[in-house]
Amino acid sequence: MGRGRAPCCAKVGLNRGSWTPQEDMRLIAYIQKHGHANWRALPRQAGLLRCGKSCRLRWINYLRPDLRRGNFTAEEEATVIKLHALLGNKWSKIAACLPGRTDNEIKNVWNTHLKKKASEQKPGVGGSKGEPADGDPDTPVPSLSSASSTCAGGGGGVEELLELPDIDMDADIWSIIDDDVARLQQGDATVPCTTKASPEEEGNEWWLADLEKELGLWGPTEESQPQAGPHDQIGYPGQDMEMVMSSSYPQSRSDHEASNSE
DNA sequence: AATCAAGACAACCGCAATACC
DNA sequence: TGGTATTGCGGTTGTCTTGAT
Repeated sequence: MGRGRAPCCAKVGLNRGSWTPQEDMRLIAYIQKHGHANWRALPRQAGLLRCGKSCRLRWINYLRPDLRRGNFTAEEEATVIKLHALLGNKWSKIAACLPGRTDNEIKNVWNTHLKKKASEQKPGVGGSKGEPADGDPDTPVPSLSSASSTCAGGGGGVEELLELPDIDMDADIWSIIDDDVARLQQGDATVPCTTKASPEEEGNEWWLADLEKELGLWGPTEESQPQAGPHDQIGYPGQDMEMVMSSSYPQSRSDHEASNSE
């Protein structure tokens, strides 16, 4: 158990820090088309200068189309507080009970304001680090009495959320990726996401070029993009994609929150 | 108008668990 | 059966935004 941890992010030559719209675009397009059977091989096959771990995190937490963005509703907050009292810092289990919310998001929300709110409501309970207040009579969890099994058990829960919904991507993107895969299969008989990645990395050059040209983001690498920050507005080909991307790149925090408030 | 502090969010790190060979 | 590769999870940190002074 737990042996042979992959070097992953320690690799040199990989991008780190915030994701650019181009990177997001590439990741979304690739996953929508080919899935994510192998996170480790995915970035190479998608032409991303990221480690698989980073790609997975980005997809799970921000790019998944079925994510809910915006402020937590009062009901969601109450659920988080209740579940945290029951489960402690089991963010993934709590997230399994909140469709469209991620463990990272819940964790952030908890650490920023729900912890305070919970401690205000129950001075003796909230705020304890990972200490579930199980058995606390003041913490009834009526519909979640067996949260871990009710919400995530039976093969449901998060797994259902991870199913890829249909997102209308611009056909050009698919053609680019299809073409890419075809070339890969011809070249080294490597099928993306289903086999071990081939060591040939130079094949990404034209892939990157094609996609970036197609997206109007032409540049040899992301480094050549002059600080294409998260707030840059880029024309995304599909409306649904635009929705996904805009949700990932709010123009400002207040705009983001205002646009999602209910 | 400029500066500072606090809050909020996104991303990274490292460990653990599981799957595969 | 043991070792390795990969994925998942939780904690932590870095950066940006906003509000106060």
